[in-house]
Amino acid sequence: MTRRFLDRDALEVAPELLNKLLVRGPLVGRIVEVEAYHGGLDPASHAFRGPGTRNATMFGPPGHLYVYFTYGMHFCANVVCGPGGEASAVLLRALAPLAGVELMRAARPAARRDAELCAGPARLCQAFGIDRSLDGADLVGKETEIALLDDGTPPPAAPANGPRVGLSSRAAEAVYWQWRFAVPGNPAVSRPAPPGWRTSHLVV
DNA sequence: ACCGGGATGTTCT
DNA sequence: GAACATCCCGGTG
Repeated sequence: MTRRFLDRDALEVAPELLNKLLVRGPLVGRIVEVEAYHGGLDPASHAFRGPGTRNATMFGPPGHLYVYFTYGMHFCANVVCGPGGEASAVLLRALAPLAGVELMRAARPAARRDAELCAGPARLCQAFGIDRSLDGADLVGKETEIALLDDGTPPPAAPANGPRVGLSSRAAEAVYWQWRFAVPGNPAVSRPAPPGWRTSHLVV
């Protein structure tokens, strides 16, 4: 996975990140659900009100991991996209576990099925041990602690898409922007399709 | 199955 | 003080 691939607006990158791999040591997951967050024009984005201490990574170069802490106990992870300085990013919402499943089970005893191990933005961080210390980590360099890889599996030709999850009314109309993308029918997607969720019958 | 509440700390108003 | 890109558990049907 190259920095150039990520150096585009998150809305463009997001559906193409589907079916790519997140790798950390023995842990491997296939990305099956993401959300795009714009830099300046998206009231739901952490970048909307400009750079600060929490979101500094978003304003850095593309290809790094933006990790934030929320609800007093959870971490969520984003892939910083481009163009550089605009602070767009893609939230990783769900992965299908591919390797290191035993370790993930140990990290997430609450998961009842393997498909639940990484089915949610905070759950996948638990499974992969992602915390504040990985904020800013390079995903595309050599010998990185955590990496984004392409195993040749193409993204779905017709990704499912619908509104983003968990946005308050403060985000107003952004609540309705259809910026969540998923691999259609994958059991590891974080939640069932809400009304307004579009799934093409042209499933790959 | 679906729903409601509590946990818990950082950031912003 | 309130909000928060969430999750888990225990209630009820």
